[in-house]
Amino acid sequence: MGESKEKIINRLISNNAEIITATELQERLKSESQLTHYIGFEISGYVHLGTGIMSALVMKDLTDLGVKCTVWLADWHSAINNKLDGTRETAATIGRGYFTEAMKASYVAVGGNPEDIEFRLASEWYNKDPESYWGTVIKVGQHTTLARMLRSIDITGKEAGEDVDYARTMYPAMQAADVFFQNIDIAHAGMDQRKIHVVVRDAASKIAPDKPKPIIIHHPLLQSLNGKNKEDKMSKSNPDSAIFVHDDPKDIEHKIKKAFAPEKEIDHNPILNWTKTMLFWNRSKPFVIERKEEHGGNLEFTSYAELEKTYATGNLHPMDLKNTVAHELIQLLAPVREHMAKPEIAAMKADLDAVLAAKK
RNA sequence: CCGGGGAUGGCAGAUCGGCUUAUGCAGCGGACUGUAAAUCCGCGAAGGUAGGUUCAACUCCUACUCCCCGGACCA
Repeated sequence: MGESKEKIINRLISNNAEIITATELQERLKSESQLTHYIGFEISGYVHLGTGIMSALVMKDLTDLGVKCTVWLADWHSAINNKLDGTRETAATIGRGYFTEAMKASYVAVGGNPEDIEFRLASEWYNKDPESYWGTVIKVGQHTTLARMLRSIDITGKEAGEDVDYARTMYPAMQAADVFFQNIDIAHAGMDQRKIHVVVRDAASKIAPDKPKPIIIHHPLLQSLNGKNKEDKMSKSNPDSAIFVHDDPKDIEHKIKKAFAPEKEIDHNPILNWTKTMLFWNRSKPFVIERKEEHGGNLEFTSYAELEKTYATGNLHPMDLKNTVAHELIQLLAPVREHMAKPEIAAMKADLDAVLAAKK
């Protein structure tokens, strides 16, 4: 790897939606001891690009900076939010199975070595020291107001209009406690987890006053392929809004073809948004648009800004961009498809297929 | 536990003892765009469960299940 640490740090700062705070990250990376990272996931279904690729891009960069990265399989949380069949056992099984394999393969897709990532099952960790964990949950609760917790719930799985059972109100305190319990230096998630992570920062001075506050990294969320608003994000529950890491080439082509992509529009344009967020994350080779002579011939871009500018003028047609993006994604995800094709891995996905089918 | 209300397509939401169970959104197909969206045309799709009344029940009655609202009990 020829990249300098400085270059990687700068990339993390500019590509992520936010880092709280970038200065703290820079400073603490200079320390002797290895920093610990974690990103937590509910086990709720197939892994899409936002989960698989976006978090892998961040983890790859952090790993290259010497950070120890961990993926937290939040089985308790999944059960609280009634994901899959609503049981912790199923969340644990799928988490250890399909989900872990899909995440490892995604990490390979972005050029990483999956051996570098540790996968932890939440319930197993709690059982190592229940007294400490559940005590921390209560402690977080004591240092945060109810209103604050309630505000962070609607971003942890509650859908509009859905009834909220009481257990859900415990979710944010658990999520915050996860950070302290594992002694995490860098808590990472998508931008949708912002509210709870700010609670973590605020509670930190009370829970662990002698330690520096956890650093927060939020990667950008990918726009939904068919969303009516630019704020609509890729979602598992709307398969046409998302591409799953294991999708085969024809699924990818189909979904990209159906995607919303107005000409010259750069603001609400998922295809452009994905290009910027994923395909240009750490791009070293030029982005080549192949098109027929009648449409102007091939185009080459070495920066996203350049591509965006051309698109805005109308000199890059959505269809040509779509073709290229589909092609790039198919290539990017090749390692995932390859991994998922192994019989034992395919069987894990079949387990998840069955759980999801039973839910309908 | 008591009282009240409710259960209709994927979702929302009307109507009616027999006649196509509307309508909106979503979905699907087509037209139009060098993509998609928008627009237009077309299509598929429903009555919690078990009984009963009736020539006929989604519609009336009973029970059950589940949900919502209020109250009680407890503290």
